[in-house]
Amino acid sequence: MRIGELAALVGVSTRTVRHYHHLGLLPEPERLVNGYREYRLRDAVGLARVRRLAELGLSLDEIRDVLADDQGRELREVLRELDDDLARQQAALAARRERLAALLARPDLGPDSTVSPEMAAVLRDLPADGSAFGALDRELLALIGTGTGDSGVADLLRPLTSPEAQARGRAIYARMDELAAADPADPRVAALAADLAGFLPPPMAEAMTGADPGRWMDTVTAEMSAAQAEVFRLLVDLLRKAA
Amino acid sequence: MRIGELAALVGVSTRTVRHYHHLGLLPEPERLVNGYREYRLRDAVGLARVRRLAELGLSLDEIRDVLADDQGRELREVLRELDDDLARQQAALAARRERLAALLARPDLGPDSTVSPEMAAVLRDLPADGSAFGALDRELLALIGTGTGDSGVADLLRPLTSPEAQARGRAIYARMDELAAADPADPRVAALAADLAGFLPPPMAEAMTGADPGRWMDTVTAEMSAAQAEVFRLLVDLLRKAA
DNA sequence: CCTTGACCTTGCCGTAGCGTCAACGTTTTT
DNA sequence: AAAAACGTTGACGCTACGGCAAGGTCAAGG
Repeated sequence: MRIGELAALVGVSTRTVRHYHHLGLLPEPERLVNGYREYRLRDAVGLARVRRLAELGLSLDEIRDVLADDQGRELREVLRELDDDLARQQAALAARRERLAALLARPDLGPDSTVSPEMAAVLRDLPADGSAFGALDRELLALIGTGTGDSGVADLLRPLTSPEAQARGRAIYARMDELAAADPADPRVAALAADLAGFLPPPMAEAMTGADPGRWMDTVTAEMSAAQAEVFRLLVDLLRKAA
Repeated sequence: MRIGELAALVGVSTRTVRHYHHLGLLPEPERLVNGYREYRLRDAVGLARVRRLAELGLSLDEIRDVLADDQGRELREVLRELDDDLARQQAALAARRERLAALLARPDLGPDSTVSPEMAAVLRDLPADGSAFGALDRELLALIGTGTGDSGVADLLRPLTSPEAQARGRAIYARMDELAAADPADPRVAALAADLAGFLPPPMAEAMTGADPGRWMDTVTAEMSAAQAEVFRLLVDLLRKAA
């Protein structure tokens, strides 16, 4: 047999056969005078063996090991490991399909769909209409959520979704917007920081003072005006003193 | 933010961030005077978005398309296709695990385990003990099986697993072995061919004469002695005339 | 002042399992 | 005799990055 016949017999491509030679899965047969490989039946048997194992999902490296081992001990081990691996893959697949189904079940599939459904529900009830600062805040919260797994952050935010809290929040966003072009020394800055400190739910205050302070503050305040950033700094000071 | 902070914030490697830049999934931010990339919050949001989609299982190319599309229509399509794909993968995984379980359930896990359980059961009941020709025959049958899906071949062979057929088969193998060093013109050759023609189940005879004649005959007889090959040639002639 | 260490930059190789040329020689068919 | 269909080796391409090389930049410490 020449390589094409062998390949057709077992149902693979000639490239595959040569690949297996290259990896040492199949011994190189004799060559004819013209350099062609000349296969015997045992090569076909060997090739079919390799294919069986490959179709079970063993990697070609594993197959080489198994064939070298030459008797069933190692094969049994490898197959069991493989089965474990497949079980893990099944679980992962199922989880992914669940998340997908949750996504597809939602009528809104905009860019915001990139946060979890739970987070999206909470964000929807935050008052962000028309406020530049509100938009920034939402970005920020969504971001923190994706970094930490969402549900923790969503829990922190839920108290802010009540109608009364929404009204107060709207007012605070408006006052933040007013400070966009203000001086950091403006008296409204300190006033707003104080009101904000009274408005935030205690668990949220803890979260803000709990984490390492400097790093995220800098990142966040870099997006705001000087006065708005000052509000944040004062706010954290206040919360820290209260604790 | 510099690239390390961004990466840590979203939970990926800096290499990943640069990779996304390279693929156009994430816009390149401004550079500082020293050439460092300087990220803003929106970059983190964008990166988190990409990660969400990637973790759902979209390829990076698909993610780029979805982001370019910029509103949910395409996303919904893509997600549905993805779900179909995942469903197929689940089915494939389940099938593989089934085959694996069948393999692991067998106490014998030698090289022969590379044929299907059905085929193995039939082969086990073929009389191959000690006969060189019997060994060749088994190789051959197993090989044909893997090429065609096993069950068809197994059905053809099943009539040969009865105790009486086993006895007759053993005798035929023995006579084949005797011909290993004989002359192709030996009178035992024609006699064996005739007996063999009477022994084979009709469906099997059909299968042997049905397929294209020249190719597999050459391959097979190349493994035998001249006299044994002659038996095969005569056998096929007889079967063809009988049909 | 110099070093050390932690960052950053670009660029290229490696991964698994082949598919797909390329560039060329051989065999078989028309 | 030409064309089609084989064979040979060699090399690049695909995914989604990891890892390394060979440097530039920056803050802190001896």
